[in-house]
Formats: sequence, C-alpha cells, structure tokens
Amino acid sequence: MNKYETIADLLKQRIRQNLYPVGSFLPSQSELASEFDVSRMTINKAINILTMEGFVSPQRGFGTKILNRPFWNNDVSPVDQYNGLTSEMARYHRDVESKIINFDVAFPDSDEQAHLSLTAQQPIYRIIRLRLVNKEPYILEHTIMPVDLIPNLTDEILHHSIYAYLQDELGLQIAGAYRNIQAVKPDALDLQYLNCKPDDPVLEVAQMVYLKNGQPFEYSHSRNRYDKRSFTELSLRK
Amino acid sequence: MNKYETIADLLKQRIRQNLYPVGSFLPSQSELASEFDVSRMTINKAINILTMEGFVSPQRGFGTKILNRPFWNNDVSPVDQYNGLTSEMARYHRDVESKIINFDVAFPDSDEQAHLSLTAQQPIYRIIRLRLVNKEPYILEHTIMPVDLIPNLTDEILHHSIYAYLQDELGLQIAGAYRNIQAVKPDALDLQYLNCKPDDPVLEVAQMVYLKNGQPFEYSHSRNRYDKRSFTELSLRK
DNA sequence: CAGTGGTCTAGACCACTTC
DNA sequence: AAGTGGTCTAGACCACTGT
Repeated sequence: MNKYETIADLLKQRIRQNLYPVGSFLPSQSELASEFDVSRMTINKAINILTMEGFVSPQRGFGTKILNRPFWNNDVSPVDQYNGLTSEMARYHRDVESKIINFDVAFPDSDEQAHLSLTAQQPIYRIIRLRLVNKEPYILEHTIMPVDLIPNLTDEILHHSIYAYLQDELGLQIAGAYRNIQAVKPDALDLQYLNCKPDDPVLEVAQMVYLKNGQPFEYSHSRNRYDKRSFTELSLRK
Repeated sequence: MNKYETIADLLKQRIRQNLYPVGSFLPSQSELASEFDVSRMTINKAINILTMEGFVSPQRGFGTKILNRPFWNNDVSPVDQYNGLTSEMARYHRDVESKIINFDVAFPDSDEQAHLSLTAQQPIYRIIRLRLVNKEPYILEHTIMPVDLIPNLTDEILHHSIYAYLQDELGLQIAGAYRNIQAVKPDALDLQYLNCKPDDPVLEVAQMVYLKNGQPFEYSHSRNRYDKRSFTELSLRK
C-alpha cells in the first residue's frame, strides 16, 4: 500500500472515531508530515483523497475543516460502482441469483458496432439476465460483449458473476464506465420478469464499460425496479 | 492558472485536434516535461486530470493510451453539476424560465433539521419552482434553504437563478453535493405542473449541497419529466 | 504579521512492461 | 536491459487567511 493511501485511511479512521471531531480542523499539513515522518507532498496527497471523498474541506490560509459526512443511508448503491451486483450485495450479506432469459451469439448491428468499436464480422454475446436479490426480482440486465475478448462464457458463469470471471480468471482490468440514468416506462419483458405493474416506472441505467487499454467491452442496459434500487453520487467542485 | 491545469488543457486540445490520435500513446512523461520545461511531477498531475476525465489511460511500464471518448462531445457531464439549470441550459442557448409555485418561510420539521444541521428555531425557506425550458415544463423543484445563510431572497431572484445570486452576490462557495437518483410515480403536483400523465414516470433527484465551510445550505428534490432529462456520469477505477 | 494550504522542482527509487 | 508510469523527498515560493 502507498504511504498516502495508508495515511488517508488512518485519517478517515480518526475522523470516524471522533478523534478529529466534525467541525474542528485537522492538524496542519506540516504537523501531520512530522507525525508520520513523510514529506508534506505526501500528506497533501492523502488530504486530497479525503477531500474527494467528502470528509474534509481545505481552505487555503486557514485550515482543513472536518465535514459532517452526509447520512444518506448506505443501502443505496454508489453510482461509481462497476463491480457488478454480486459483490455489491455481498457486503450486505444478501443472496444474488441470476436467471438467464437469453444467451446467444450474433453479429452486431450498426449501433452495437459503434458502441463497442467492432466490425460487422466480430460476433457478440447477447445476454439477458434477471437478477434476484433474496429471491426478489431487482434488475433485468441486457448485456452485449464482444466474443473475442471473452472467449469462454458459459451458463455457469452467467449464473454467478460475470465481473468476477473477467477480473479473476481473465485478468482483464477495468478502467471505468460511462453511464446514463433515466426513468422509463416498463416494456413487455419488464412486466413479465421484474413483475412490475404497467404504471410502475423503471430506472434504466445504460452503461459502457472500458478496459484499461481503452477497449470497450460491455454495453448494457439494466432496468431496475423503481422500489428496489436508486443511485447516489458525491460530486465536488474542482 | 496553474501549470498543471494549463498543460492538461493543452493536451486535451491536442487530443481533440487529433494531434494525438485515439489509440496512440502520449509522449512519455519525461518527454512532456522537457517540452513544457517543467518537472515530471507537474506533468504527472496534468495527466491525472486527463485520466479522471476519461481522456487517457496510463499503464505503468508501458505508456499512456489515448481513449475514445464516446458520445461525450460536451465538456461537462450534467451529473456533476451544481451550477443550476440556468447556466447548464445557457450553454445550449435555451431559455430557462421559473414559475414560482410556492415561496414561504417556516420552522423546519425534524427531517429538515437533520438534513440542514439546524435547530427547530432557525427558519427555512420552502420553495417550489417550476422550471421551463423553451416554454416547456421540465422540472418541478422543491427546495429548502436556511434563512440565516441567505438573508434576502426575493421573487426576483427566484425567477432567475438562485445559484447565480448565491455565488455572485453573496460570495458563498460551494464545496459539493450529494445526490440520490431514483424513478418514482408522479404525485398531484407533478400531474398539474409538469403536465404529465398518471402513468408517466418521474426522475427524482434528491440533493444536499454543501458550502466549503461544511454548512449544508440546500436540500432539494427535483422532479424531472422522464422524457426531458437524464443524467450521465463517468466513473473510474481508483 | 505568522500560519495555512496549493503548487512546483530536481532528483531518486520502485514496479512494471516489452524486447 | 531499457523504458515507462507511480511514488516520494526536502525544500522552496506563493496566495491566502486570521490577528
């Protein structure tokens, strides 16, 4: 672990333990540098992390104030999450099951080619999975992935976590994702599998996920039951 | 302007101009350091910005690859936006009007006290505004703000931009915001003012906005017409 | 004014990738 | 082995805040 991440974690811990109470100020960067026996740049980097995560607000010439961390409850999924539902829910000790609605291979249409940077000759998987949490339907996921990147996708994997397979078995490194979130009306599949009523809204999250080498490898639309999922986000002035 | 921000902007410009084509690699950090006559740390900081904004993906021991930024033609993602609707829409040359549905002062209930860190004796504004873009209803905003932070709120201000008033007139500095996004069913006010049908979904964004000194100053729920607004977001592996 | 955080440097070592 | 990005240092200067 890096020094600055280690120190950031330690500072967070102190804040949570009220060793640095909300509303008070952190020791100055120079003091912290002496305490941890590192250069001030390293402390600065650590405090940057705390700032990005909303723990503190530094004001130049003044000090670094400990903020009151919002009490949005954690049962909502952070928007900046792309570990897949399985690991997300594991944190709350909930069972995730996947029911495969559709799984086949096809050539991409032009829209899919554009989104995944593919030629018309590179086949894709077309997957529709229903994700159940504690036996209740949560999400209907429409996923498209290029076959050549993920050679041996099986029913077995689809029943568990695609992401775990990608990262642990194939060693693919995810760089990030683009998402678009909107409210939509339910379609026939939603009615059938999410078990929602015609006037229930659906929260649709479209996302493209990228590998570190820049290759997009997943283009998906997840349709979430409106009473089961919401998304939280923290955004900060640059 | 800082050196690292200046350099980051310049690099972005080169990427957009295809001087560094998508799929190719940036010059190494040492080369860039010589070119701009700065230390490598400064280049590193600049490239960090590009990484956070999804322009490039550095891989240690290898190089920094220029990514394809898909339908991301505009500079800022609406999700990490807290400048208010007025400035957001101004970029697209659209008219924003505000119709005041409700504007009064009251003592906060316990929920409001908690969210805004107030006592029962500190009054708040309760504001409901309908935001119209090019004469069409887009958003119904329910906003709560402490009176003592924003002393002289007038109809005049509410008809334009609250945010512009806060920042330009009062000099309040916004640190960031927490948001929660979900799909909901329309309520009576939505039907009346957003002009939506009973089975139209509504995209609800609840947010708390914080000042740099840590004081929360706005707690709001905006209810967006589902066919008019969606939210985009870029998220990256740490 | 003294103290704070923000930036920047010149150089160093390390982890990693490709050859 | 050579080259890359990631981290870290010791010190410096600056912009800003409080008094």
